[in-house]
Formats: sequence, C-alpha cells, structure tokens
Amino acid sequence: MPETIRPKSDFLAVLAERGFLHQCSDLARLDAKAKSGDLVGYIGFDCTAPSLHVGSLIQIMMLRWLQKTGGKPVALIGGGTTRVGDPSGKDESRKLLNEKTIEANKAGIQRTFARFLRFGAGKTDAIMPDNSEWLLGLNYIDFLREVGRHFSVNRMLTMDSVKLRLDRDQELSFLEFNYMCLQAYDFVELHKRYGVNLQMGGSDQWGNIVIGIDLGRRMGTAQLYGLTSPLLATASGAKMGKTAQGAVWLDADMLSVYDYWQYWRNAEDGDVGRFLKLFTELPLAEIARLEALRDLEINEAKKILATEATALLHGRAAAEQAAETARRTFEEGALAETLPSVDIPRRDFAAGFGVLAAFVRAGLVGSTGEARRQIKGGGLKVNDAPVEDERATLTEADFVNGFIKLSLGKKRHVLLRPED
RNA sequence: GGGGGAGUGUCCCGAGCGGCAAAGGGGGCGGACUGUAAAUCCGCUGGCUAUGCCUUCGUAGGUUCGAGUCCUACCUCCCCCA
Repeated sequence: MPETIRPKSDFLAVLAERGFLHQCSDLARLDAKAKSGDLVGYIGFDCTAPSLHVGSLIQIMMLRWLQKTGGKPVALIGGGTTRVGDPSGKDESRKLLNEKTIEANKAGIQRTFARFLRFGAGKTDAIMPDNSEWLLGLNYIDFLREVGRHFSVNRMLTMDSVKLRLDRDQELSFLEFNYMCLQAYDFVELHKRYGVNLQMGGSDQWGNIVIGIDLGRRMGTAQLYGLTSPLLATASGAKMGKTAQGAVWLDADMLSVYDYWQYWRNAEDGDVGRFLKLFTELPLAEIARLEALRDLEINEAKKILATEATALLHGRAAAEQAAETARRTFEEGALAETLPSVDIPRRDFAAGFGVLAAFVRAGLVGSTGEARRQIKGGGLKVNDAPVEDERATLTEADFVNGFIKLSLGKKRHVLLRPED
C-alpha cells in the first residue's frame, strides 16, 4: 500500500523508501500534515529495563527521521504503565518495580535517546514526557465517566489482539483489556499537552493506536494519525535483538561497543540491504550498490553496516575503533588490546587461576559445568590455543603483552587484565 | 454448584508400567564446512570443592527401601452440565 501513493512530504517519503511503513491510518492527509510542518509524533517506550535493546531501534529511527524532516519527536516513557506491570508476561509473577528502579531505568533510556534525538525547548526539539504524570493521579470513577464512556467494547472485541485470545480460549485479564484504554488515553493526553497528532509503533501496536485515534475523535480533539512499522525478523525468521548472550542492549554499560558492532557484522546476507536502509543513514544509491554485492564481497557491506549503525549509537570514533579491533582480531589474528576486558586482581594468578573459573569470570560461560562441556567440544581457547585440560591454571606466565585472551568459539573474545 | 481433564528439565513445546538427572522436538551454544553469512552434518544443552554430593516434574503432606509416576488436601487453568 505504501507503493501506491508517492508521498510528497520528506518524512513519509523517507519512511516509505527505507522500509519503515507498514500501515497508516490516512496516508494522504498525514502526508499533507507532514508537509505543512506541524507534525508532532510520539512512540511509547517501557522502562522495565535499564536500557532499550535493538528491538526498539526501528522506532527510535522513526523518531529521528521525524526530527530530521522537520517534525517534533516525542518519546513517551511508560512510567505509569510500568508501575502496573505488563500483564502479557503470562503467569510470570510480574515483579512490581519500585519507583527508584523506574527512575534509574528512565535515566538510562534517556541517555540512549540523547544519542539519536536533539532535546530542548525549540519547535522541533524532542521531549520525553512520562505517562505517570497523568496516569497516577487518575480517579477511577472520573476516568470511567469522562473517558471510559467513549470506548466501544464491541469495537475492542474485534481487535486482533483481543480476538486472538478469545478464539484460542486464552485468558484475557481485565487489566490487559484496559491496557489499550490507557494507551489510547495517553494519545489524547499527549495531544492536549504537547499537540501530539501522530502515534507510531510496531505493527503489533496497530489496534491500540487506532483506538487512540477513535478516542480522540470522540473526545473532540483535532484529527489524530497512526502509523506502524513492520515487525522485524531476520531473513531466516528469527526475532531480532536476541542473541546467545541475551538482548542486544543499546547502552554501552550493558553491551560493549565492540559486541554491538559484532551484532551487525554477523547479519545474514539477506538482511544487509534492509538493515542498511533502516539502521543507517547512508544514501539509498549507496545502499543499492552495497546490497548488490555477492558472496565474499558482501562482507564489505556488512562491515559498513556495522560501523554506520554503531556510529549512530556510540559515535563515529568508537565505531571505527570497534571496526579496527575486529580487523586486528579476525583478519590479522593479532591480539587487539581494545577487545572487551575483565579486570582480575593480580594476586589471583599467584597460585594459579583455574581455567574453568576464569571463563566463568569472563562471562563467556555461565557455569563451570558449561565450561567443562565447551572444553570437551573444543570451544574454549586461551591465547588462541585450545584448552585441553580442564584443571589447567593460568599464571603470570600466560600473560601476552599484559593480557590473557580467552575465547569462546571463533567469535567471542575477552581479555583478562591484571589489576593491582 | 455437579462431572471430566491438565500443570514435567525456570527459553518453549512435549513423552514418561514405582528405580529418573527424566524420551523426543524447537530454540540456543560449540565443532566440521565456509565468508565472522545461510544451508548441511556432528556434539552439547541442571549445579558443585565431582568416580561422589546437592537441587529439579504446580504447592504441602502421606504410603514405600525407593515417587514425576500411588494416596490426601490445596492452588491455577481448560472442557461439559446447571
């Protein structure tokens, strides 16, 4: 459907040609709105973790493009909804996060946004409100009378997210059912407070967004718009953002710049073009050239993807350093002292540091048992030599240029750094 | 309210005559092959101070030399009837 209309606004043109568009509530009028330059778009983010991960990157990029094409981006933090706890996590005893944790998480997430968006008080400067500002003070009866009467249960029952659960006889709690109401209310409230007129999100948010638009109409706001991005999966169908080591975090404290670079470097061939369009700002002509590369040559495109995507998040210098670290490690087989490292007190090596414990400490394996198994399978190396004996120990004699290099498989490396 | 069924390795799905660290998948990790890719093949996929010890099958008790397996109560979910 995006192909049928040629957007006239820069914003929608960019989204369409770079592959961000999935659904849109009223493409033509939204296009006109964007062209007139008073588009204020928001996307909601949870703050259940101290950092966002790659799964949110596509949304962040949409906000970034919005700002770059003359709109105002609003990154809504779900401080209020986080306090309730996302009920979709099955029977997983939803841990209620305390206020302090939520505040800390917010701070972490804000750091990431500051990389992609320009915050401030100007017309197109980004803002980051928190829905706890209006949700926590809600009075149930008042809410029902003023807002609740505008929700049509008939309509809500036809929403995919609801229908799916009902059809499969899966429980849908009242709390969950209300989740979309709160989100719809957020939209209207953001419109009143900040003039927000567009909500964006992943395709799974479509229903919630539409309900918000409806609510706005019934409550007499100006016309609101909705737009979703496609659900991202890798070419072989896996969900994005999860790797062996867990989520691909955007905060450098939770995932090193080097590992972030590696994540993109290891993209599948079939994903390179799409990822370049979504997660870098290279011109489309350049991307077309890169994605046409085949076989060995596509590795060059992957390196560019990794460096460009990393540069957006961590800065050009850090990205180039990660690229250089990878080059030394993989292409020269040399020891790059810029690999991720772990500090170990020097005295631990005096009596010999057990290899099993060393790999656990480096975070490459989760337990000594796993280390043992990996040794059996030939997966662990110390200074590039396979570990044969699980009882081996590391001593001062093993230091090469001041480090001991531990490897899991061919790709994951960590340096042990003695600490006095 | 009555009747019937189900909850299994804390990633998921799922088998399990009283001897079980528990079949089989998926996913993940490692190895081989490659290009730090995909596909394919092989191995691994509770913890530890490790020829042994500890902890796991919804929860709590009980029977037994021994319980995921039998009994009792409870919790949660599903189906049928009212």
